[in-house]
Amino acid sequence: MSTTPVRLRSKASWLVNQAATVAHRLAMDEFARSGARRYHYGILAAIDENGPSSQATLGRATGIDRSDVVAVINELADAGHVERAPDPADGRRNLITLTRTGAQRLQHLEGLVSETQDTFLEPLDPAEREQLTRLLARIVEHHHG
Amino acid sequence: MSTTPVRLRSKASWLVNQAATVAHRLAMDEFARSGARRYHYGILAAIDENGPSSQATLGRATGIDRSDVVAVINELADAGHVERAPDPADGRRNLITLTRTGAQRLQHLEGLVSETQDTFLEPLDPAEREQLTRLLARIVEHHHG
DNA sequence: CTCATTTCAGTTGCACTGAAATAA
DNA sequence: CTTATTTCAGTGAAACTGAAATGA
Repeated sequence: MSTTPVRLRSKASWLVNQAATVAHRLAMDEFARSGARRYHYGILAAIDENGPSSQATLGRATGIDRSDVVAVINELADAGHVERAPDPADGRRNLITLTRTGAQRLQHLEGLVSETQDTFLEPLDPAEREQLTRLLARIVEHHHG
Repeated sequence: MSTTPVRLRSKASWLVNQAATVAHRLAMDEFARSGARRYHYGILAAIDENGPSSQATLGRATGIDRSDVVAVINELADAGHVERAPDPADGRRNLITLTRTGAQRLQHLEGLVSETQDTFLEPLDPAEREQLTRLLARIVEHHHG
């Protein structure tokens, strides 16, 4: 017998954690094959949508810690997907820009993410997916996402 | 400027991850004060609801890896919250039972979890909380809870 | 022999902290 | 002097893997 206790099954915080683990596993399986990590996608997407940004700004936009941003930018720069240049307007900052291969990389990762998204949300119809997304967005926003 | 990219904001798998991080932080803040870890609550709840169980069964019921169950039971046994005894019906198994102080411990942790639950779901009304719980439960169940 | 259970040792990505150096 | 940014070094819980020992 292996029944999940009601105390867990009925708690949104436990369910959200289990769901995140599922999503994490799905994404990792795809990303690992491409030699990428989940953070890469978020950082590339942020630069693409917001334009050249400082590392601190990228961290705030993606929810990634300042310290981890350094490592991610190192990896992306080594791979030639972004370029790190001092900000002429502020000597403390690095301006991170997307390279052409970085834009291609983003497009590639976008494809992987879309697939895992569909797999993750498989049991829900379009209206329910929308509903779930809205509810989660409100929680995340409320807690300062 | 620190705008979260639409590519992230619109993806359920990213949102569910952010929400899980929030829930994780809320729970940890409470649990750390009591010297507990999140796994403790799940294991205690599973024994309480399903009765004396083997470690493998507890792992399946809670989604905790067999290897981590060993460590959690070690900690709970050291604290006197559970007892580990060989299963007379199957020599491979340990039967894990809840002690009286373990039941009290569970009650204590239950209080902490309820608080964090309310904080976590604060922006949603009761119907929305129910909705979110149902949607997440279907996803988790679909992917083999 | 095959399969399940317990245990140990180790790995990895993730979230985070503290502190130093630098510059606004 | 205070604040913000980048960077480094390190911590810790969580999720997981592989293998060995034991017994159904």
